[in-house]
Amino acid sequence: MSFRLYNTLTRKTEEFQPLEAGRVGMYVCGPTVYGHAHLGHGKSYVSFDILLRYLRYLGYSVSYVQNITDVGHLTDDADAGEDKISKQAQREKKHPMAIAEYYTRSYFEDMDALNCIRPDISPRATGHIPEQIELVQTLLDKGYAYAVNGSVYFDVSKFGAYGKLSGRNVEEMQAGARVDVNAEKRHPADFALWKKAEPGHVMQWNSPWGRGYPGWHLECSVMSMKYLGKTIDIHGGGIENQFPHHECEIAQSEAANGVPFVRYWVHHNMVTVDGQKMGKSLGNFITLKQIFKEGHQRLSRLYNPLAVRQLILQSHYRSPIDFSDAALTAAQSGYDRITEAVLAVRKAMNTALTGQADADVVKQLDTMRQKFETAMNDDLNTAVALSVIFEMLKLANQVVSGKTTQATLNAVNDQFIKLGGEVLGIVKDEYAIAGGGDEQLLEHLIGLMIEQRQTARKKKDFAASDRIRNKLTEFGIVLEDSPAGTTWRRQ
RNA sequence: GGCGGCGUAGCCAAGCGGCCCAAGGCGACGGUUUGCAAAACCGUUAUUUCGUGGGUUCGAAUCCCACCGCCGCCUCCA
Repeated sequence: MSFRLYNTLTRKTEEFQPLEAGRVGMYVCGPTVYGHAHLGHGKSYVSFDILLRYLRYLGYSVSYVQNITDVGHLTDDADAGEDKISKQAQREKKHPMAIAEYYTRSYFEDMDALNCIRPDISPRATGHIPEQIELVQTLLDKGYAYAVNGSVYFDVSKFGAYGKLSGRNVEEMQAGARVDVNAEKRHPADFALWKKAEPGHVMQWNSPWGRGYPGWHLECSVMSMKYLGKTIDIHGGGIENQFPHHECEIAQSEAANGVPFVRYWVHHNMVTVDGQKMGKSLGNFITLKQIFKEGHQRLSRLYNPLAVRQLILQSHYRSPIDFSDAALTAAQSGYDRITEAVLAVRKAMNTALTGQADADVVKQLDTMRQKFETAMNDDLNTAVALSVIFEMLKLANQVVSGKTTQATLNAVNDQFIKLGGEVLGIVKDEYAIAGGGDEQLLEHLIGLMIEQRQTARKKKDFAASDRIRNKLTEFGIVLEDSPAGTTWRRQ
C-alpha cells in the first residue's frame, strides 16, 4: 500500500506522488519570531516533522524549507499600528533584529527539545526583500496588481481561481467582512503586496514605489519558489492560515508563474488549553519552555518534551487537541513506560545469551511493523502507529523477563529505533546521563545506600531497610528490588 | 451572517458501510511476583454500545435528514 495524504485543495486523501520521482520539496510556514514558542507551535511543527520523517523513512529525498518571519506584519488593511516584532522591540528596548534573533534561537532550542529535525533551509523574510520586490514588479507587469500612493495591491478580480483552496468566493466575503474598508483598494478582497511605510516604522526598505515593507503573504511565495521551484510538492501550515494567507499565496504565485503553486496542501488543526482556544491575544497560552522547565499555573509539574511530543502524536494532526494537565500527565506516564522498556532491552543485552534471534519474536515484530506502516500510510495515523509502539513495549518486556538471546534483543531494539525513533521521534538512540561527573558520584552514593539496605534486609531489619528506601524516595530516587538485585532510577 | 469540524468507556483517543458484541494510552480494580513495596506480566473495566430521534441498507459508530451540545475559521495568530 502506498502513502496517502489528505490534500486540502481537493478535500480528499490522495495517493502521494511527487513531481519528480524520489524527491520531495516541502515548505512549511514557520513562526513569526516575537515571542517564545507555545503549545500551538509544538503541535504544528511536530506534525510536519512526522510528515518529513515518514517521507524519509519511505526513502524520499526531501528538501525541507521552513521560513522564519522576522518582519512582523500588520493586517493587510491597517493604515496605522505597529508590527508585532517592533512592538516587542519597544517593550524590551531592543532593536527589532535583536528580537528576531533572540526568539529565533529560542524557537530552535524548543524544537530541538521536541526532537524536530531542523529544516534544510530556514530562510528569513528580511533576507529576501529584493526577491519580494521582484515578484511584486512581475505582478504589476502582468497586470495582476496596481500601485496606489506608495503601496501595491493584488487585484483579486484578475485571478479567477481566487478562493479555490478555502472554498470561498469573493462576493460572499464582502458581506460579513470584519476588516475596515481601505479606500486605496479597488475591491475589499484585494490584498497588500507592498505597504508604504508610515513615519516611524522601523522595518522598511527602498522599493520602486518608495520606502515600505512587504505584504505578509509575499515571503512564503518568494522563498518557496526560490528554494524549491515554481511548483512544490507539499506546502504545510496551520488550518487558520488556509484563508487568507495560503489563498493569497496561491494567487500571487500562480499569477506570476502561470503554473500550479502547490500539489499537496497540508493543514494541521489547532490547539486548545482546558477546552478553550489558545491565542496570543487571549493571554491563556502556555509556552513550551514553561512546560519543560519553568512551570505554569495550570500545570501541576514539569513535563518531558518528548512526553509532549507523544501527546501530540496520540491524536491525528487534522484533529484539534486539547492540552490539559491531566492529558500531559497521562502522556508522560505512557512515555516513561516506553522509555523504561527500551532501556531494559538495552540493559539486558549485556547478559543475554548468544545464538539466533527468536523466530517467533521476529515474526511478531514484522507483523507490528506492517501495522505501523499501514497506519502511517493512511494520512499519517500516528495514534495507531503509537499503539504499535505500545505493543512492542509489551513484547519487549516479555522478552526481557525470560531467557533470550542478544540477537533477539537486537531485533527488538532495532525496531524501536526505526519506528519509535526514526519515524515517531520518541525513542532516542542514547539516553544520556545528565550531569556528567556529578552523576557518577550519585551512582556511587546510591550504590552505597543500596548496599547498606541489603545488609539490613539480610538481617531482616526491615525498619532500617524501609527507612533508607523511603528517604531516597523523598529525594526522588526510586529503588526497585528484583531477583537479580536492586536498581534505582529517578522518579 | 458565511465556511468548516467535532460529540466513541471515569479521562484521552483510533476506527468512517460487514474483519467492531469498537484499537491503543491514562486511571481504577483483581491476580502473579515481593519481607512490604515499586516495576513488570496476566486479567477485568462501553447492560449489541458509539450525543438524541428518524431514515437508507441484507447489514451503520461509519451514509442521509432533523434536533441538541461543543469548537474552530472568516482580523495577526501555529
